[in-house]
Amino acid sequence: MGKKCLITSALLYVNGTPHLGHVIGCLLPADVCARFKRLQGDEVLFIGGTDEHGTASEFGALKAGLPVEVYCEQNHMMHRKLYEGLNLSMDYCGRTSSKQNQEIVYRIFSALDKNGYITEKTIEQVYSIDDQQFLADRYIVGTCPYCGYENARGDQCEHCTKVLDPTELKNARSAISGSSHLEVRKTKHLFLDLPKLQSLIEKWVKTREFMWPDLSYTIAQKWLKEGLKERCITRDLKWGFPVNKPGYEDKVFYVWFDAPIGYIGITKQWSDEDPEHRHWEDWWLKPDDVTYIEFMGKDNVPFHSVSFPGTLMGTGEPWTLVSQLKGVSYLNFNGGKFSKSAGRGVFLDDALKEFPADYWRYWMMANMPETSDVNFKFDAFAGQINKDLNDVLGNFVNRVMKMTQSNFGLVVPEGGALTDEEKQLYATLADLISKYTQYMNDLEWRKALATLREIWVEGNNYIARTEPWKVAKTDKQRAACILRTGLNLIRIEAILLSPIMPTFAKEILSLLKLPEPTGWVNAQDINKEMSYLAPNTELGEPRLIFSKITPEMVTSLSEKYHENDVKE
RNA sequence: CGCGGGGUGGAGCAGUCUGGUAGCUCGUCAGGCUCAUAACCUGAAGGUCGCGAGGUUCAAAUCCCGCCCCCGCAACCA
Repeated sequence: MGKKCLITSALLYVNGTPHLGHVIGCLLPADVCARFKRLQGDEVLFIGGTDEHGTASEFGALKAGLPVEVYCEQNHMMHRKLYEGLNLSMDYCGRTSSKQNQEIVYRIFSALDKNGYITEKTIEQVYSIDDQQFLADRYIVGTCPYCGYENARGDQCEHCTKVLDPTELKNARSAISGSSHLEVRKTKHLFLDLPKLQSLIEKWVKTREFMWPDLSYTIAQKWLKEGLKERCITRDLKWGFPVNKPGYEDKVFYVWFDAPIGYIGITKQWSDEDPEHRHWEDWWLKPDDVTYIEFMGKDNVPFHSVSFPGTLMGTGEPWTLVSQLKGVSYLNFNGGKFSKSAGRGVFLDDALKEFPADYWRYWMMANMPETSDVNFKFDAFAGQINKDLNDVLGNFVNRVMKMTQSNFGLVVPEGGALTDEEKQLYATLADLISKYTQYMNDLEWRKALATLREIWVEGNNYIARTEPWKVAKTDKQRAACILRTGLNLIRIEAILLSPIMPTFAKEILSLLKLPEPTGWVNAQDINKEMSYLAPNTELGEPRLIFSKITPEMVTSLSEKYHENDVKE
């Protein structure tokens, strides 16, 4: 086994179906990275799961008429099923509400408290007498004092986008019961003393300057520059871990505190299932042995680059801190945000019904919002699937297979010596493969996928130059060499493709009667890689593995998902 | 004057840090080929790089200044 590589995908909030935006930002790139690192020979642990505590869950459960534990359990299973559908190779899909996470949260909190990074403050919060609970700002609704919108939320008016204080609302009422029987009460809470940790965090962030993409580093810098503020880590709620400090037994930890710790808690869930062979401490408390890569949307970057590392550093224990932090921008739908309630956008459950998971995986990796927000459109999606996968890659595989079959039968052709044509191809391939590998390592996906496509084009180019369909009529030996070269290139292409489209990669390999890949392609050893398939090796029956998306399908999908509705 | 990101041929992007003939994919047009999913290969047209007849420089998409437009964020909605 190679070096240890810990990979986490941001934990999605458990209520609600994930949409393509959630997938593109964290789940998918984390999976591609995990698959790639495994093929490179690293010992990978890919952790994901659902974030479950907080008012939103309580509220969701109430609406569903279920106890919150049951509601979360059901939704967690729904997430899990969708992740499987998307072919995510998570080593463990856990939950922030697990008892393991509770243990770790207590451990970290106690250490922070002992080290003097926890402070007490009294704050004012709105209490709903009928609901018998404090209300989070966004669960107080009323009339916006600025624009008169009647369903403005306590934190912000969705209509005029003005940021509000809940006490400003007219006709304020509880979003849970609708009761307007509210009052402001004083309540004591615990805060994480981030200002005290600031210099420690700053020093550490500086060490990440060249490891993080610009977007992540700039966002972290921005927060540090503005100066960190103390952050409340407790709430007056029931759904959460009770605070393990005398005087706070009736309060729970705030989601943002226990959510990132969830990565550790979930690793312990994984570890507890096979304690003899799995040791969570090896991943989280031996930082020198582990490279840790995180994936998330840009809104999550401040937590992962500043507050979570600060939390861990404040314990004084040697927790593993993030090495590479990939934050990406958003995927929009017709220029607007995905929104379940507005029925706008493609959600993962529907997406998987419309097309194979690998189509989505390919499109999203090739169009990763790395520099700015990206728009999803069905015609662009179809265009790329048709051109890249069908015409360029699929066609290359098919024409080589068919020509081999008709000229030599279903075996790797024997005979013919390499010419300058092959040597030139090898050199180009070695160059492109090492570029591709580098981009994958650097998490530069758009460039990686563009390079991958160049490799496919190079295959077609080689076939066009060498014209095996002509040569076969006059020089069987030469044709054998060309097609054998083509077949070996198919194998390489399938392996290079496998982190991105595992299912189709497997199918392509099955055409060559090869099993799933177990290792990466070594660009330095291109001669060996290109002669992997020995002459006379049996081949499978040629068949088309990709199919096109017709213009009619595009039209109907566009209508079905309201792609052209006027954006709000 | 809140903060951040973006504005490059019809569309989507790279190039900007480290100034030096503007590059890629799609689309369009022409040609080649006919093994292959009307697929593949080659070539061409098309931009002077948001604006300022602004500054620096022998030279600016790239550095500096001013302005405009789009997107996102503003500490519980990737």
